[in-house]
Amino acid sequence: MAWPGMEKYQNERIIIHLDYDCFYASVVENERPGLRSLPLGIQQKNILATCNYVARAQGVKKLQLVSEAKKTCPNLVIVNGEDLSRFRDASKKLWLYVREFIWEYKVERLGFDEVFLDVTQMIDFNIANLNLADFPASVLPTCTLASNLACTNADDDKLVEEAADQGIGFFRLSLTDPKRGFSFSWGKLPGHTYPLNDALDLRVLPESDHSSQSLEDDGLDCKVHNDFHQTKHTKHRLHRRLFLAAHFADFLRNSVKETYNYTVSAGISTTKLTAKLAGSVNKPDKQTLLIPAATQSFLDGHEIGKIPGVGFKTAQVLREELLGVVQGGAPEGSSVAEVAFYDKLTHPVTIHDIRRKLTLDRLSQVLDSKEQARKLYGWLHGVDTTPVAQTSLIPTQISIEDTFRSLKGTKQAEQVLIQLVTKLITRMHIDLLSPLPTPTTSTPTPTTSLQRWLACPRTFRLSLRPRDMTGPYSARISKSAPLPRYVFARDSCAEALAGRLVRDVGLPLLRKMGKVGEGELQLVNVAVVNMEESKAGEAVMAGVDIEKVFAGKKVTAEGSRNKNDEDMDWEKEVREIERVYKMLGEKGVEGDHKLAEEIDGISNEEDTIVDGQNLGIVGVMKPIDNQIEPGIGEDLWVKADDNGELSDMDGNGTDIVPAEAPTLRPIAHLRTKSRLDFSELEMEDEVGSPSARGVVCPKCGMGVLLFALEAHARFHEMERREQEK
DNA sequence: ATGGGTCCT
DNA sequence: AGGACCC
Repeated sequence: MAWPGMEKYQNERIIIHLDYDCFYASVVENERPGLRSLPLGIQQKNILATCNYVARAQGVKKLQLVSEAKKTCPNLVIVNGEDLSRFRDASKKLWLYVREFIWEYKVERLGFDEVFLDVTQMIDFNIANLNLADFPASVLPTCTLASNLACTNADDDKLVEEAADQGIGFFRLSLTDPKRGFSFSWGKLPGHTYPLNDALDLRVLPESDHSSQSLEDDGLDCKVHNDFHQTKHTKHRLHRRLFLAAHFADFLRNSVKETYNYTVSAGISTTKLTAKLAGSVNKPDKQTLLIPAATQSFLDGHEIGKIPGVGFKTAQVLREELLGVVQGGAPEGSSVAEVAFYDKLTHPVTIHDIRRKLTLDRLSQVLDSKEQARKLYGWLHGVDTTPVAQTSLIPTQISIEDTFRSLKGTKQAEQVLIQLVTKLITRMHIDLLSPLPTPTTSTPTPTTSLQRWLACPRTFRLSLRPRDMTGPYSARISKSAPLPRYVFARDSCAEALAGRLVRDVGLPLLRKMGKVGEGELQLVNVAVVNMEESKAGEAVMAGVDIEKVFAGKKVTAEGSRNKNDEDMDWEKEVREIERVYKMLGEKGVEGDHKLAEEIDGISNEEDTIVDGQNLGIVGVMKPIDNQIEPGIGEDLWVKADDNGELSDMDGNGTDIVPAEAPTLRPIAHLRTKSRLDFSELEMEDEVGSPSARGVVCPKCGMGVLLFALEAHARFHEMERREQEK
């Protein structure tokens, strides 16, 4: 073997790839089973993101223009799928379900509809534990392939052979509980194989196609598949393991189908690469086991860009390296992307072509890094050591975006930002808060129990795509800023927090992007990134009761003291902010006015308003140079004591809170009223400093920030209707 | 294209 | 901050 440990990766891992069939369509069908028998398309803007198989049978394609799809299939049922919430929820539900079966949670999510499973340990445990006593009396295997896979003549295969003769096997799902598992038939290999079962005789499988070049010193050995099968023993052992894996995949697919009503396609092989490619051979609701000896010829038939990891750019570079710069049929003046598209159609290049004609050295020259070349060279030969990563319960980013024909002007952008950020905050609650304790009859849950933040994103990011930017992928411009802490106030409404975040961070970032920010926009994306996992997050990951962590019980062995302390500080901080918010909220607008009066030197009721309950409490500040009292229309920061009494920060009315620390304090936000009267306030330029834009409602005299005008109007409308009754 | 995601540089 | 990749 060419490198230490390669044999292990090549020969010992067993990987299953699952792919939920036309996932978005299936989610909608499960919500509305009546749609199952109808042609169904999921629309995002002008295109169909996907469609069900009924629609495909009528000629509808994925990513087709809606207008075209309607032409080919006039009775197509179309459901809008621009909001991904339901798909994300379903995806997470299925992932968590599958995850529980897999030892060490070796389950990696790819997008919403795919998972990789490393089932090596589960398979090897079951191979080692096949026990004659577990099996009932005999049914002889009837399937040639299965008996080939299952039975061998190798010395230590006696147990397996005998077990196989019994016909029924039991696959254990638990290391400790021998009763947990499922039965399977030794006589039948579930699903499909590549190559086809009928054509398959493992004893006379052709040798892999060797390339003529020397591979001895490459660090790789393309003969690995053959070398591996040199001995009958190892060959049959691998086949038996894959055979078991096929049964396990079948079990998982059936379980998902029975439990949640989703059909799943699966690939079974020894690497992520081959498992995934194998899975797409037979779809939907089917599975495919790639027979190891056929790996090279299987790969050889694929176009180069079909390798996961070889994207648009790399594929084009390789195509050009092989064929020279071609312009197969692309019209004059086509973009690079268009040329690539035509090249792909007119000059398909397969793995076989690349493998035969490009050496590792050549690849190294043409690709970005030696590492990339090495990886690709491995992939061409079926070598893929990429481990299955455990996907964390906590996402590394949360982002929301929307696209437009053309979006112009700061006003429009602000509206869009508020919409997007409102959704973003809602998603933070769904994805980053601990699940509510499940109420049980035995242990009644305390009403005081609060959801905890499992992770805290430190950064807010705004990304834009200007109208006439080109490029196949991103073509985005982005700017980031620290995410203020007040967005973690759990009982404030998302809309209120969104208004603040847009005002304090979103709009300043937009302005910071200069001309792009003010020009025509095609896409606006907001995201929170830089997740910092909390103690609670780790506990949840480890399956520990998080209340114990915070009760000070010892959970982890060592080295976690600092982290724990930081978490407690973080918890305290957020709770302080929430306490003040709630206090002011409970007292309502009237109370707010009264509270305002209590503050020395500010104003009377006429002059001062407080951002009250419906709008939440503003969590930003504006320091005023050497000014003791806030000016008209300015912000003042106050603190609350344990009784809910407000005072300015140092108790003598002279305190100016430093700009760096505002969100760390228990604060309320007051703003003098006079200048607000139907006139807009000026906006500040610096990120993080407030820019208030609001009007005073003529009905109730309350200060209303622009973003909340609509909601405020609805509030009065509701009041009016109540009175009419 | 759409509305998301990942990791690397 | 952007780029490449994935669905």
